[in-house]
Amino acid sequence: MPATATRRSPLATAYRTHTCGELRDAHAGERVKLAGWVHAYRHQGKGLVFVDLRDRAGLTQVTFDMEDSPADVLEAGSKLRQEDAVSVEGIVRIKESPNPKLPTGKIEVVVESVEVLAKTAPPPLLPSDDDTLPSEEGRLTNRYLDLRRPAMQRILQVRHEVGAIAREYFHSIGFLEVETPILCKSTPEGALDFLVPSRMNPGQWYALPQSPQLFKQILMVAGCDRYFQITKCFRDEDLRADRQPEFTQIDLEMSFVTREDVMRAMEGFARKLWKNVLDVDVPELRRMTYREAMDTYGIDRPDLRYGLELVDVSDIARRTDFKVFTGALEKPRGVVKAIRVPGGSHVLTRKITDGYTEFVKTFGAGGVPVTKVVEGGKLEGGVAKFLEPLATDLIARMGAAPGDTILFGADTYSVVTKSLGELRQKVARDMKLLDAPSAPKWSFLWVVDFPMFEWDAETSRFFAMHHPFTAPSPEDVGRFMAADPREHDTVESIVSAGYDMVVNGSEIGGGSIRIHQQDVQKKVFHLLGISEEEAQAKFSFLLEALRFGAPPHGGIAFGLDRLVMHLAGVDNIRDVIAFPKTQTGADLMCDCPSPVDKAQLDELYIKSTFAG
RNA sequence: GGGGCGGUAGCUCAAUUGGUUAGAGUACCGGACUGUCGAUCCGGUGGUUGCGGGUUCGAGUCCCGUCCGCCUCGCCA
Repeated sequence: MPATATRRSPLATAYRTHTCGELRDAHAGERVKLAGWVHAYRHQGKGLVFVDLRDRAGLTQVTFDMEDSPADVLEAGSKLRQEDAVSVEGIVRIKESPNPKLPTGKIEVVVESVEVLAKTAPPPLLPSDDDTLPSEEGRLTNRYLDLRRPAMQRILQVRHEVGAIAREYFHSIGFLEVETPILCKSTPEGALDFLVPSRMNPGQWYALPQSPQLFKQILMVAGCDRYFQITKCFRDEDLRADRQPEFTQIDLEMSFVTREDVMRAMEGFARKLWKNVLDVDVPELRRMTYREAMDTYGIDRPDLRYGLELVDVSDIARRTDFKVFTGALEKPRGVVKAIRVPGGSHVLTRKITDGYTEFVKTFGAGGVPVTKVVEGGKLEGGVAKFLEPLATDLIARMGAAPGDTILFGADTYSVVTKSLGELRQKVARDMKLLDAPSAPKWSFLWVVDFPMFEWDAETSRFFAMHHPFTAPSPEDVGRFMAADPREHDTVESIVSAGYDMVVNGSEIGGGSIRIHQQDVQKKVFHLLGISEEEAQAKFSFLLEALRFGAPPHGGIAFGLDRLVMHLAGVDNIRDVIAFPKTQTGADLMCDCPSPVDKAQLDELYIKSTFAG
């Protein structure tokens, strides 16, 4: 082995001395071996062939030429095609004309020997072609080629780093990584379970965990003190761009803590993540109550990178003869709210605002009344004629200036909140508010003081907004213990000790302080209409555990997939998962789910009732 | 369960009002080229227009059904 001027690569193997991303001009003159895939090749005649060799780490140009490469090597080099796997050995040389686009662009490797490790079949997807990305279907079917793309390799790298940072950080502040079962008892969380039949217990079933919630609480009772795990969770619900049936949580729980302790630990984690991955400094997180978030942003996970706040104008609207407004205000919990879009009249054409009416219809609203603010404190266009006598008050309330557009929502509180909350985000995109150079890149906040219970009129009962083990906020414990389930408004006003971390309008983590006292837990079940028997049948093991000196405890779970989406700057959850499912829950590469032999079902005592 | 968009060469796309032999780029194959780096130039192979049915003299195009993918409402504490 010749002496080398530079440090041996940690990725060196029998097939390579370095990766394709690490050679620099300092390596000039060294004998090296590289292994990877042919990313691109350029023939310059019979005597000169350039090949860009790619591995996980990057690209390096390797050169076959008739003066420096043996004839048979040059011949072999000229036959290389995209995605062949090869290993080459040669001398690092400074390029005559450097390529500033590549970190390795100052050098090339002059090939003295080449080994074709594996010729490729015709690839259905070319990792070197980033401009014409194949369909989602093609990418998922040929995932091994899709993942070869440098963009995907980078995301895998980010995801790995998030996991590594999590382990390092939580270890450093005393967390124990503990594994919890994948074969579980079906628990009372809101989503549908994936079920697994038990061969040894005919007719009985395991469920895959929707989260390790109960186990981590039991670990606290068990004296674990601080538990942490990166773990898969399973929910059999319809998918979205940010939802998969199996997803990964960074899950943790802490003993002898208040809300503040958990939130401080988690902020530290977020800060470290953003610093280490993106070199972004995360400031101290502001807090917002659930009520404020819903009132002002129409959503429990507001994106604070732009304004467009919802403003209650019910009192002004009441003084109009506009039936849309007055009619809405006659409804129970009727309200009229407005969004001021600065400079909107230049961008939001009639066509666009007509589209808003269609848009809000999907959320149950009737439409979006619109007006524009013009010079002289006047309104023009849309519903202006109904508002003219009130223009001054409205403009003052909205802080509006000429050129602004005002969008209205008039209906019940929940419809206005939902529809304007969604519309606010759409308007921000249409106005390109996030593309402005002055726009903040990151918006972090905690949303706190969630209601513990929500009344569901259809089933005439309360639902736990978080889960039934969430403790009431310390300030509300008294009111909670005294609450009468028949007094809906009182029950709905009780605030929990829960907290959600929100980044750029996406919930990336949520948790709560849990109930550790039996009488409090019983009261929750009572309010939820869960009988003693039902509670015992569903989670007696947790209730049993809580009898034996349970410490005050609380925790949080971060959605790893969504974290990586933000850190990698992608808008689709499939891109941050190596082997994701389609919207119908299929894995196109494995071709599953798929039928199984009848014998396999017999062994499990299962008979399908599916007629198809 | 509902709404929307899409499926044409290995890949990405085009194809006028329903009308000639369904085209282009790229990949691949062959040729030219000694400094390229999105190489260039010349030539070539490559098609069950997702699938099934219908209307029509004639269907990639229109109609019905169906499958698949994506976005979304409901759903997902």
